[in-house]
Amino acid sequence: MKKSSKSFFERNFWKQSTVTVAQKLLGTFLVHNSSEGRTVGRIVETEAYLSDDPACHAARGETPRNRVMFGPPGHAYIYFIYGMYHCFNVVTAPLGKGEAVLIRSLEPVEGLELMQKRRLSHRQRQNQHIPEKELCNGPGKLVIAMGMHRSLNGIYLMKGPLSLYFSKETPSFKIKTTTRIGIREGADLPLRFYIQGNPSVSKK
DNA sequence: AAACGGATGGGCT
DNA sequence: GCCCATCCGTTTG
Repeated sequence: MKKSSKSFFERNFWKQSTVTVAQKLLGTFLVHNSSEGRTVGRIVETEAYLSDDPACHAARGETPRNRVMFGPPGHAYIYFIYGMYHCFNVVTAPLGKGEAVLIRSLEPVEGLELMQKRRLSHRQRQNQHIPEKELCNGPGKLVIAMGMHRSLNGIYLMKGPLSLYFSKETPSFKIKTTTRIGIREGADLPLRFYIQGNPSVSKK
């Protein structure tokens, strides 16, 4: 049996606080290799969900749905919302705490035609063109464009079909901080982060 | 340009 | 039965 060891970087990245991870995920690349093809997006907008935060799914304890939030960090938490969409999160906290980072938008990098095809097939008017900056500028949209589905819930994101790739260079962008979008409770907390000036961000 | 409401179904009290 | 970490087409000013 082969010994699997995580890199120094990998081991330490996931030890950081959820807010720090939410900020440091900005600029990293999300890659999905599916049977349809390969799509790549650069993360440009995130939100942190904390264990003592009323908006967090894990705030009221473990249930079948939020189970993977209580597992080890670096895994995918994908859940079904509004009867039609899914949201993709990265589990962050140390084992048992129940925290995650919602990925809210990506800048399309590779496989734009496939993204276009997938997005259009989920719409009524299909003979239109979706502008590049609107392909992945929302949590539901990016899940469709990247071809993710619930079967990826719980997978580890550092190897396998859905993976994160960190840039070696120090980021040159500015991070903007705001309140989170689409929630009722905890609406005043400054836990949304995005790359300032990036056209793929969902909302200013 | 902004505001509004319908679609649509699982999760939880 | 109500709530939702959304999106889109339509209506309104």
